[in-house]
Amino acid sequence: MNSARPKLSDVARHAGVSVSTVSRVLNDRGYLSADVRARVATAVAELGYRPNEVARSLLGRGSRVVGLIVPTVADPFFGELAARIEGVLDDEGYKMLLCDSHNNAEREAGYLDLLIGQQVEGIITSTHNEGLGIYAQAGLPIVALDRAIGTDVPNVRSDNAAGGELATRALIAAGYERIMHVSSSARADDGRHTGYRDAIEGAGLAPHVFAFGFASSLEQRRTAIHAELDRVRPDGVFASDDVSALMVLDWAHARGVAVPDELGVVGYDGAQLLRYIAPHLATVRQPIADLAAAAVATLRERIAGDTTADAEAPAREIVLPVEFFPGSTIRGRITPG
Amino acid sequence: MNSARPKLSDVARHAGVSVSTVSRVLNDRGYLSADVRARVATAVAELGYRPNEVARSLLGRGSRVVGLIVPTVADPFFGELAARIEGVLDDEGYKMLLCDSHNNAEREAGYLDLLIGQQVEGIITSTHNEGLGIYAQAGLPIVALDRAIGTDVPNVRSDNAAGGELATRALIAAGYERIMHVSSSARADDGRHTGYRDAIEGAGLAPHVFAFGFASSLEQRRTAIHAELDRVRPDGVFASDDVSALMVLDWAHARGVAVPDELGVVGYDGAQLLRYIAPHLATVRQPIADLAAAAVATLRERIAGDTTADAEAPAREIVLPVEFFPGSTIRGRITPG
DNA sequence: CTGAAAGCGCTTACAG
DNA sequence: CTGAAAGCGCTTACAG
Repeated sequence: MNSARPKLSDVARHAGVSVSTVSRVLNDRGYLSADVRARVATAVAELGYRPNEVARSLLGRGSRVVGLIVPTVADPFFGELAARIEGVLDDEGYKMLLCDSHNNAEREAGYLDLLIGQQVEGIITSTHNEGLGIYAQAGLPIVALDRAIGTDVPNVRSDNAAGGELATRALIAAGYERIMHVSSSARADDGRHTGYRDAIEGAGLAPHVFAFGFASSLEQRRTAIHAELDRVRPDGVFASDDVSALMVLDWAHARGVAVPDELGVVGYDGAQLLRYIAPHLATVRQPIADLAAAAVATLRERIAGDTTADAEAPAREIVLPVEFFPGSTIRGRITPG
Repeated sequence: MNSARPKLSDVARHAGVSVSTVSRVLNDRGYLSADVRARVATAVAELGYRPNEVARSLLGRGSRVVGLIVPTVADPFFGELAARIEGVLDDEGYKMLLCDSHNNAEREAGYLDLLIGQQVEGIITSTHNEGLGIYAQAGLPIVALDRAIGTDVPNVRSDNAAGGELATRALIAAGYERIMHVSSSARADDGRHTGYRDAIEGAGLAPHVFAFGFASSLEQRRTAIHAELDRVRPDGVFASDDVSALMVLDWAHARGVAVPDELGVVGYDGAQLLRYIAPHLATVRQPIADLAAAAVATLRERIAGDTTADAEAPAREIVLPVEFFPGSTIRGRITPG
């Protein structure tokens, strides 16, 4: 029940040495007599002393904190991504400040400010609010994850174009013909979108893209998707994420549309959790662990390179391969490729 | 491309005033001439200055950071919980340092150390590693979430006992008789467990609890649950979380067991995401937003009370009511209660 | 209304 | 091998 947390000077007094000596013992710097080492160790233990990392980081050793901005952690993909990134960072002695932007550009800008104020050493952002030039002026190592946010920011993502094509081709090969793309992104240059379009047009079919928009709540999203399905009545759907794909399945169930006979569905993401919760869903699996590792590695490069001229190097793009998982929401035994 | 981040003294020089004055302008303290105010504002803008919050917090104003420890953020319940807590904290001007213990006691102890070193003002922990006396000695405001971790730590949770009873009673009322409880917790005093047992014994049925253990991976968990189901062949299952409940449904599907005719299944948690992803699942819904709000409110009380004698007050327990959602994984149209 | 000085908890040369 | 002093970026009394 010691009211105030003990500080370095308390330990010094307790051990009968100077603060410099305690600091040196704690950091194992220079030559220390075994006696002093022991006395300090005892004092630290008796007082329950823990160094103030905040004060330490003021001395220029770096805060060892990294910020992560995601659109929402309560999504299987981003949840797993956040967990993985946190794991990799922890292995390397970094902490992670998690920011959930709720897909709100204003919140996101606020978080950026906050992270800078907190002296994070770098930021990994997986936001989808486009055109956030704010990142460019942050003067901080940044890595974009999942989607590109600008030409001067290194980008780590899965091969969205290949994934979109893989998913759409699988639907085509299974004989579906009125294949719709349900997407969170309205951008025509979105990789999953272009992959879909290429495959559809390559097969001489007519593309139909429905973008529900990122900012919507789950409820709004379901309502929008169901309404569009009622209107369009496709026989195949490629959704840009698994949650949306499952909403499509829910629609089919509610309308009595048989899956996969009357409707084929393919999602995207392939988070671990869904493999257990919805093992039947055909999907394009992103290599989430690899994405996390690559994002952290890229960020650390940037952090290390910050002092060198290399910081001006052109933004890198790291594109990781995806894998198609057939599931049972499309007909037949498709081996794409 | 200014290499170093500008500091207070840079702003002062640029504006032609002292650092004290800049600080006063930034914090809006004392009387400032309009002229000085303007000059400082200009300098701040031109230099792109952002205060170093870390240095600020060294001055005893509090770090305004709170730590959250969860067993895994890649679970719908904890993901949503983390997102909600982050939202509430953000509204109150707090940041959140997220720690994913991966259900590992060692990692958890490491995180506790880390959070203390980072000068967090308090910790919300939703870990399930029992007997972590380490929290008692942290000398920091702590709030336990979801499950109790000790008598001297305030605890916020849903009414697990009532929830367990509600779920089990619903299964009994629907006519199931060999009802098993699948649980992550091996503790006999676990609320969901006791609720189950009370209901089962009240109906003159035989209880059977299968605890798969918290630390297991999703894969191990599914394997364990499936094996136990193969062995026991129950006609009803109350699972202590929705993910496990969905694994039970997956087993039924794989074995050709008809749900809800031959097997009734009820889960627990009721995260938003699952309402959309698995809308058919009968479950006990926790008030996740309320849990988050209560946890933050309790923590803030503790933080505020730290300077008063009130810090010694007995640990509070806040138990929030749950709600049964019937779904279609149990027979009939049950209205429990 | 504004500035000089001390100090937050620590580390790092620099002397001894 | 150990200690005294300066300093990290900021704020806060205290003078003027």
